[in-house]
Amino acid sequence: MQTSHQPTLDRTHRIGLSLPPTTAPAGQDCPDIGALEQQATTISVHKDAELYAQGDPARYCYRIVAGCVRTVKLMDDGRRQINEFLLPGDWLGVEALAEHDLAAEAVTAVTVRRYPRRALDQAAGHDCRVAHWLLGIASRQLRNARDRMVTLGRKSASERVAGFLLEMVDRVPHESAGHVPLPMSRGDIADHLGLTIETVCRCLAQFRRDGTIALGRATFAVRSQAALLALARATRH
Amino acid sequence: MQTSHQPTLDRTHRIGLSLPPTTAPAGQDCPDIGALEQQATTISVHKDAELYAQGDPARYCYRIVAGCVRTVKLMDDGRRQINEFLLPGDWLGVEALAEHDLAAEAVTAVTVRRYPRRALDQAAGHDCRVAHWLLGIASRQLRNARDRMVTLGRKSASERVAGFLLEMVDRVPHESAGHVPLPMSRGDIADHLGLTIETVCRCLAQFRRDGTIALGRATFAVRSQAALLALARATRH
DNA sequence: CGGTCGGTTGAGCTAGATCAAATCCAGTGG
DNA sequence: CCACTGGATTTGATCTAGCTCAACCGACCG
Repeated sequence: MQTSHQPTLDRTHRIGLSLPPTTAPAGQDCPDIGALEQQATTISVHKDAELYAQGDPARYCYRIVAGCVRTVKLMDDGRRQINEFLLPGDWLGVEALAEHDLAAEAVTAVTVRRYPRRALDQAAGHDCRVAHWLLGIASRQLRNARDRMVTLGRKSASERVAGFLLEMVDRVPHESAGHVPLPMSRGDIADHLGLTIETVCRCLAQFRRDGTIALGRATFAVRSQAALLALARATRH
Repeated sequence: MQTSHQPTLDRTHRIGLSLPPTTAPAGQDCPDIGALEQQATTISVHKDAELYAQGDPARYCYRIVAGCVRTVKLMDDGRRQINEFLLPGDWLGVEALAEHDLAAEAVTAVTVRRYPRRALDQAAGHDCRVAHWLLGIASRQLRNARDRMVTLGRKSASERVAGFLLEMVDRVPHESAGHVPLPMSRGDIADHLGLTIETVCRCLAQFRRDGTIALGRATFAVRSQAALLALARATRH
């Protein structure tokens, strides 16, 4: 991982949503967003730069405006687990305790809106709706984490990859012709799914040969939703 | 840190230990617990009985008083992932959305204190401290879940088992002579760690042969803390 | 005392890891 | 515009950690 760049502060105030529509299901807006916005800053981060490191004091939290962010845990010997990929509309670092227990890195060039956690805590302290909203974010993250634990603990490689593709279909706004962008590298996908790069490649290649998906370099398209759903066996109910 | 901690008998107020995060916020009770207690019921559950099922509407949440509870996700074909084991003092179901996304089952005979979630939601609605306390519980669960994802995605079988034993050492009050009870079956441990029963057995047997642990039928004792720590490689920082 | 149910141990088997070798672009410089 | 270069991706060949299948053991129980 390159430590090449510091996050570059960028004050350009983006007024309109010059963005693709946010399909991210991260939840409703913060009830008291108006007051918070005054203390927020818009920041641009280069590809592969770090928003924050494992163990950094959690002074800020972030909302992704554009681009893709990964949250990462490292073991001493370099083994890596990517907790999740965050997309426009998603919140990041809201649920942290005193320190961030994950690093956050830019998968692509990224624009985020940065909020002081102190302000958010204060808002939560006198407006229960804000506190409730925060709890909602944390609860959804927890639900996702639990689903991912089934994936990591009990699913086969092709189930993992198929499930991942379906998740991307739902989360990433499609390009024309049903093509879904896949901004992260094979290595990132592997470290997210608990596999190796080669296994991810082989699964994707297999799906392509079977006519289940079409595969571009950094995009894919679902050819047979049914086949993909069958590959990614769901948890009960 | 030695293995010869004095047995902590006050289970509901264990203070946070350095190693593994527990679900219960170490000593922090719900700020408004008094009012809630009036709406709570004490319930006994038989071994292997269900407190609630996957998909049940989340009408209640629980605090474990005695015994051990597992939270479980099932796949259609019967594969099982145990999310966590809950011990006295831990809260259960607090972070649920409308429905429980995990089943909860009694590992041993269990006594729980049951609270109506509606009452808790109301309390959270007019007392921000309660909302904040709930957020704390969810945040700690999230941190645990993330650590477990590294375990499931990237650790070897013996690392998983060694880490599990160390977690138990810190969470379960010791019996005399440093013996730690292991209330759950090998199958439960396997489904928690993403392994098979046989692999769990073999790892434990190996540790015993190496003199790292002593092994009873439903207990174990750490013989070499250092060896066990070395086996369970930690995540960085 | 026989039966059942966890747990343990042994003997292969295999999904996925590892090692190695193309191949494919994207970006660079001429 | 084109050749060149370096990293990412793909594919192939082999290896192995952990799974599966099967036998056995020992505690508990009616």
